[in-house]
Amino acid sequence: MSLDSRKKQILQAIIDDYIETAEPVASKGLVDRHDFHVSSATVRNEMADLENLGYLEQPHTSAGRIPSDKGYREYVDSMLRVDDISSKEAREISERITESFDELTGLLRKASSALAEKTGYISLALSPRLRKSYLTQLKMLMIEPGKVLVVVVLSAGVVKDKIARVPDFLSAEQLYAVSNAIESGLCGRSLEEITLVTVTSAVKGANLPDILLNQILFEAYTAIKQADNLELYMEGTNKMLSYPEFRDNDRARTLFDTLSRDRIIAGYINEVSETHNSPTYMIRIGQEIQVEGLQDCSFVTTTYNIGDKVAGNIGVIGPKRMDYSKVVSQISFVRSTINDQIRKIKDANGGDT
Amino acid sequence: MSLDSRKKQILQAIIDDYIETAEPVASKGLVDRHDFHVSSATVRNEMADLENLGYLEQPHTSAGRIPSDKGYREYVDSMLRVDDISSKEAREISERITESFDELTGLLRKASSALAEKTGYISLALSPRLRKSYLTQLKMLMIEPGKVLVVVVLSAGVVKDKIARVPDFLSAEQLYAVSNAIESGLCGRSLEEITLVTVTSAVKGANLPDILLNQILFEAYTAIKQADNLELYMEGTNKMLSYPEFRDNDRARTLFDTLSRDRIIAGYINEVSETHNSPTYMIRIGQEIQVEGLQDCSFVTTTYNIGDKVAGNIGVIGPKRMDYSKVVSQISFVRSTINDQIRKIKDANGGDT
DNA sequence: TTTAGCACTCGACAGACAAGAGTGCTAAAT
DNA sequence: ATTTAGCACTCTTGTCTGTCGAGTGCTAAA
Repeated sequence: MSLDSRKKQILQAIIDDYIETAEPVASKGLVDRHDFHVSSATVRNEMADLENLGYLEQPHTSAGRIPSDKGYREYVDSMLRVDDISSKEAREISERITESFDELTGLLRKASSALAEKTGYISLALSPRLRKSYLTQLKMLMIEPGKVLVVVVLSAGVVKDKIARVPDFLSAEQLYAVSNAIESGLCGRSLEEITLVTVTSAVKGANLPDILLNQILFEAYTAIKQADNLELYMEGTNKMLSYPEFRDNDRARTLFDTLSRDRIIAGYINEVSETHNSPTYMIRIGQEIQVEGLQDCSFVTTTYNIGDKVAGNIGVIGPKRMDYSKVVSQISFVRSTINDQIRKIKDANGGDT
Repeated sequence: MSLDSRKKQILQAIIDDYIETAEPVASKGLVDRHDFHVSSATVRNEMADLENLGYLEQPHTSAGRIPSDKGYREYVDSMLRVDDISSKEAREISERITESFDELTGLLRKASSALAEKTGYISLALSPRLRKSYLTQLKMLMIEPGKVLVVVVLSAGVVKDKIARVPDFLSAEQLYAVSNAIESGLCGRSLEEITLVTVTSAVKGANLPDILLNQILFEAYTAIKQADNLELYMEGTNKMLSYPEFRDNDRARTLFDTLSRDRIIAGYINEVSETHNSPTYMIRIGQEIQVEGLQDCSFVTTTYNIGDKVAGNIGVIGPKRMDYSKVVSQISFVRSTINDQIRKIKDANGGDT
């Protein structure tokens, strides 16, 4: 069932050309540009075969061929040559990313923007999933009567906070007592274990009126829970309008409408990255993408780690004829730069995800 | 120089029609739809006059007329009728916005998204400018050796924080001492007064080695300064593709390219809102907008307050033929909802901007 | 198995033409 | 003096036509 080597070679050449020009590729032009040692007629026969096998499509009878989803799939699976990126580009990317010292959010933002700029496509960065990471600190800081800052520190080295309301008459000492109780009761518990019940049982025996306690507990709980909120950073959408496949207004509209629903995109990436566990990169092409409205696109995604656990994703959305080889090498580089940088942020302070 | 009442009436009718249809308005259709008690020929003469005066333009000889920038300007200045929004819409908007309890960022995000959805155009929300607000608290919380959370609380009720690096051997007690010293030295100073020098002089006499001190001071300084970072929330850009003026790919591209440069947009709004001090709303039309690439658009912006001072802006970008009356009423409502909500967040705890 | 050659298909493009919308102008009516 | 009916003129839009060229598929020869 696998293609013979000449068919492979021709398919590869067609896809290479199509990626570059976005025009249907014709037999004559193909032999002109690449030197197969056969004539255009032979290539034509091969192309007819490739079409019958489902690797190519013909927009209309007398046009050249364009790759089908299956064609691209074959291309990325068995003939993708991934080079290292140039050292100049590597330097530029890593300069941009390492600008952000301490903060994960900033890091992801920078990475996303570097990726968008360097690839020329849409970049994505998804904040880490922290359900498996555990609580290491929980502090509450009285800002003014009735208003406290709840600070949540997780094993992943991530710090989140939230302003919360409490009754005015709660004193700083009372707050301190409760927050210590919660902290010691929950330290070491993973986010997914923590429920309102767990939180409540953590402070058994604190001597505060229940109503007061409940409110604080609830605030602590929401602060902890919101640490796991999925956030999506997206950049470079504007670039898509210059690709011929999205010149057409209707196409562009469905694309942008879909992209504006970022909960859906985030959810999809999340889901895909959980089922598919390749360590390096992952490619989804056209119809393979289970998101209504992205069937003219391809996804390239990869993961980044916190500690030794997979934590979140970065990715690129582009037209199906994106330059896979370039994108894969760039995204791989960004991935490893992010990982390095996260390691630096965490320092050598141990604690895995 | 001012228009006689019939000309005004005609201009208004033309703009109303054009806002609805996006098609050049012809004399015949105009008298059909509105009952002026004159014939189309008379209207034609008036339209010719209006064109000579610069209020209308003609795409080509035998087409109807479309409003010029000057026409729109006249329209919004002297014949805009702003109704209150329906109570149903008011309820929907305020429900969405008041969802976010305590946090300004969330509030602005929600407001922006409600605005985008209800207007059908692009919504903007700009984080508050806090240069005039003063520091009320500065806390440093040791998260782990070498890593502290710097929390900055401003008079405006805004809380910002930042993770900072310090040398590993700094003890919690030392940190506490320094942060107290900085806090008491800077409390009551406005952000614009605070410089690295001010910060340094705030801790004269603390007995810590200089190198150590300098690093902490620098972190405190950057944490304070970044509280004033301008952030722009933008939503609804995808909707623009469905308006006929941006069907054309080139137009759409310049628009999206411009919108992707959000520092520029933010800066412009900021600048305009400082020069122009109307209390309610502000409209900029087409060529009046000093941002390359937005000349096919109009801006409607307004301000929101923290305490009794103007703090930031919200706004809408749409095609020049946007429904000004609807947008103005909606944005005004959002403005007052935001103001109410900010008042609630600040509570009755005094302290002006 | 490859290739040259040729007939055939189809889209892209330009030109011609008709239809329709809208204007500007003029001359008559109010 | 203002309004209006009427008409010629302009310009866009859509349709239809024919031509050109690119590209294929097939056949027959190498």
